[in-house]
Amino acid sequence: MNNYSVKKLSRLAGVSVRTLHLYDELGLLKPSVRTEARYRLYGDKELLRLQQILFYRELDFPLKDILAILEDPAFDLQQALEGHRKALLAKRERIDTLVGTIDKTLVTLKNNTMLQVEDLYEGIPNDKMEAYRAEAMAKWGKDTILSAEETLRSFSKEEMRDLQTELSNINTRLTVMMNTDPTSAPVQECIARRFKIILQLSGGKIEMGKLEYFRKLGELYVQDNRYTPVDGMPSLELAQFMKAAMDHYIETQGE
Amino acid sequence: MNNYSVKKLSRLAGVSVRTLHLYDELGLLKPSVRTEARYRLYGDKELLRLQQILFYRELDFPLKDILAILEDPAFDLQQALEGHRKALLAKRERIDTLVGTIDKTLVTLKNNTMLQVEDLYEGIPNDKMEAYRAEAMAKWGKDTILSAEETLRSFSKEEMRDLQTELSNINTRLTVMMNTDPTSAPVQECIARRFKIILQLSGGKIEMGKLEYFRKLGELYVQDNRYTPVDGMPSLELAQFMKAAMDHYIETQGE
DNA sequence: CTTGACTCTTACCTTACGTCATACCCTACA
DNA sequence: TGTAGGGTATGACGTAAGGTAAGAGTCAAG
Repeated sequence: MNNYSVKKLSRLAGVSVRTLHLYDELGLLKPSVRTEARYRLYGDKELLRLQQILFYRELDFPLKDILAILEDPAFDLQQALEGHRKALLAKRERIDTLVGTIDKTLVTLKNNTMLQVEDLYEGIPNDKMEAYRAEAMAKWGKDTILSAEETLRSFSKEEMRDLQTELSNINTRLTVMMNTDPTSAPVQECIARRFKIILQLSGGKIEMGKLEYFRKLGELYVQDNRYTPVDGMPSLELAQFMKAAMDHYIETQGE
Repeated sequence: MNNYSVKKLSRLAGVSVRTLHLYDELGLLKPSVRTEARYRLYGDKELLRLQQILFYRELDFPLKDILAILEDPAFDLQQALEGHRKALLAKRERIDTLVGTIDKTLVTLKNNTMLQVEDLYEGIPNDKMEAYRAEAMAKWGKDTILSAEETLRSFSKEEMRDLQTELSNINTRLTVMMNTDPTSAPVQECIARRFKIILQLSGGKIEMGKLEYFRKLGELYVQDNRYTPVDGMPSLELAQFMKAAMDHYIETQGE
């Protein structure tokens, strides 16, 4: 019969000393002997029991249940395992749902980054840049665009990044609320903030009437097939939602 | 602007009052107003923010992170989501492993129930019963079997159930250790207990030499294809493991 | 003015340990 | 024999996200 100190046993089994203290306190694994100085000493039998404990712990059983399993020889292990299995499957399903939500959010986030880029003329590959620029000038007038670009250049990199990030966050929240009522208060709140940021970025110099500019932006989202890429399915849905929300915002602002 | 009391807001959002108290304390959601009597009053803005909080909570974000997301407009949400996604996938993989282990354990548990039944002549459907009985008599002698059956009848239902349950638990643990060394102390401990129980159940009256009986049992496991059913793949593996463990037990007991 | 519903703060409980703090124990080496 | 270094024991606090409860104050209706 071997004698293991707490440290030795902890190394053997790959657990911390604290864990052994705790298991002792819980009555899950008592040392076979206590020395005069109250040192814990474990024998082979305890090592075996510890292995059992660790197996069930691996399966994410709570320590209370493990105690019941090990203490009560009449414990229905099979039923416990089946119940535990069901719980694990439910957890997995929940995780799948969460990942799905995140994926959707990420896809639209990336698409929205495109939208921002469109708004801001930033980060577009050079070869595409000129095409966007020309298109924008045709849509909103040459002077409008030149003045907006001037404003953009006046921002520091940090200001730029902060504003873009906040815009991105707002878009994410809008994405999240995509299936709710576009006229609801939370959505409109986001739309308002978005409007403010975009105006700030364009230096308040959009001449065609600010709300009109915003409306055009909404139409653009829905009409332009650049916003419904093949691998970003939710985008069209989002664009329509955004337009609806922006339209309602413009209406209520006009009053 | 509406005014919501804690209770109203909690009903609206589907959270507990305690949760609102906590969020206030954490600075996650402060009431817009405190009345003279220190009652919390929330407005529509707070309702909106609560919705945001609950969205991220749904995604299993810790409250600290949620606070960071909502407070810091420069927070990199996309990166946070991607990191979170990775963590969720890791969790899912772990769950898959756990379910796999449980499945294997359950399958062999059920097979082992068959083995026990073979040992104990209990619970076998009547039509099969006679065949098993005749086979067993041919293998171990008529007198052995008759005397074993006599012993079994002398147990009360409760004793019977307890012994079977303990046997089942031992088999489960052996299953769990299937991929380890069959001569290791933990395994041999289980084998010894198993041996004792089987002897107890047969009333100690197996005449052919108790260890010899045990050895035959081991061979039977490996040879008989009843123990390797189609839907219980690990069974053959287990049978071989059991035989190896039992062989080693018999050897070391002989010394 | 009382009753009942509501609210406040404070504080302890939960899991499975990690991380000190303080003090005691043991052994090897000078 | 003294001491340095490592092992050990106990106790207590902290973690995440609230649940539960105690004791006291508040509000509106009858």
